[in-house]
Amino acid sequence: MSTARRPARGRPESEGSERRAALVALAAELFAERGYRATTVREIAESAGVLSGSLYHHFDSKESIIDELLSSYLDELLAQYRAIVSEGGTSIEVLGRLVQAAFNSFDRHRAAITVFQNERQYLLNFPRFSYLAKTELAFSRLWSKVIREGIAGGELRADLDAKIVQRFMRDAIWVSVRWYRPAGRLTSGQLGEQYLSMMLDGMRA
Amino acid sequence: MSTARRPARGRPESEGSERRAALVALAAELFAERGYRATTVREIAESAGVLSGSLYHHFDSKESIIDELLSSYLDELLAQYRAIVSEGGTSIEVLGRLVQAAFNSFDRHRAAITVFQNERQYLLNFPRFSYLAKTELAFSRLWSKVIREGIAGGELRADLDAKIVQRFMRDAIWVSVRWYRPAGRLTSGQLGEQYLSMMLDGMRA
DNA sequence: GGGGGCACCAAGCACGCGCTTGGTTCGGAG
DNA sequence: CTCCGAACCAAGCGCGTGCTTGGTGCCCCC
Repeated sequence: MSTARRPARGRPESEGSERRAALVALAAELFAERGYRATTVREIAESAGVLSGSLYHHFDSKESIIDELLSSYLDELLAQYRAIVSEGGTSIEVLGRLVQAAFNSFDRHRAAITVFQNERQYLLNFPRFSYLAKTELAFSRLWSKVIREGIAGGELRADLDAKIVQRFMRDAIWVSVRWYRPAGRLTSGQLGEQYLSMMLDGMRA
Repeated sequence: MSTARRPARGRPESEGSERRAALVALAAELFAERGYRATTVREIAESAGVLSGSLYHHFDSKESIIDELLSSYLDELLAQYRAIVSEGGTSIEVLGRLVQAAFNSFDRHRAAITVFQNERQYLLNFPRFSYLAKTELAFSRLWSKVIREGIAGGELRADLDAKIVQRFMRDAIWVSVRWYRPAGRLTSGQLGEQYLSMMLDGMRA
């Protein structure tokens, strides 16, 4: 009894299967909403209409799910950043494009960004996730280089500390994913413009 | 055997006892480091040199510990904010004092702030912690009022959205607690100055 | 110098967790 | 028609968790 089945049984494809990607996306929403630790594999399975044991047909472990979520997102973003820098332009132009790229990623990757923000520190305890620190370092170096060039070239205020500026921008941008809603009053692009304007020109009249 | 005892057994005092406050502080460090969910009551007890059951002489539950940590901090900060607003001055002056008050709290309350940032969303699932949302609303209204007055009075740019500005400032300030270290290159006051300068006057030369 | 009560110990219970195991269903290739 | 393998089920194991219970050592006050 109760032999209700999923609509379609997919063809092979293995490894990078569609079903696998769909499961990662479902898990991402739950991780973002309740936190990684607070989300059980039973909940992930339930949201996919399956029993918990069935998840282990697709993934070794719960860790593998968040690993795939974070690493694929970070790889994509790093590639975008590198492309932007290699396009060239003034430091302020490059900085502007970096900011916009970050905000644009809000629409497609809101869950992944949220999970990264919230679970970063916890995951760094495990050797498996040490690559997170490496990727962060790459991000940080890329932004810092642009900022230092902007200061050296006279485009940015000379009395600013490049390291503080980089952290200031990084934090201000990424944390806004906590309250940004795609269906809200502002698109991610408009939000990026407002932020860029405040950061470059300040709030004073 | 093994009847090693703590140095001193305190006098009564109940409720707001010193021992209780010390335990909250120890737990706060662990919560900040590893996360609330990932910290076990056995770990809290161990860092205090007692067994886990002994904690229940001081607290009803693990929830009570984080509750006391957060509510006492938030109450104190809200009182400070209200005092600052009632002192008066131009909008920019008030805003500056608010920013500095926030950064000053980094030294004494780093753990509490970190825990609040990280566990806020999870805790809001429980009715017991609904007061967190109320306190946040009070903070948000207080800051927004100052910002709106600054815009209306011509001190701040007229083309800015007060709500976005308020979130921008809130996020940029609070998230910096993640990397701020009291023993670092900058005091919390110096950090506050840098941030205030960037937010008011921007980064452009 | 006896008693009250604070702070703690020692042991363990019930439960929910991540994960495992052996078996079942069913589309598609030969 | 057969058989393979992807996708899933049903059941449950072992472990770590928050918390409980009954009892003990020791300081302080009278």
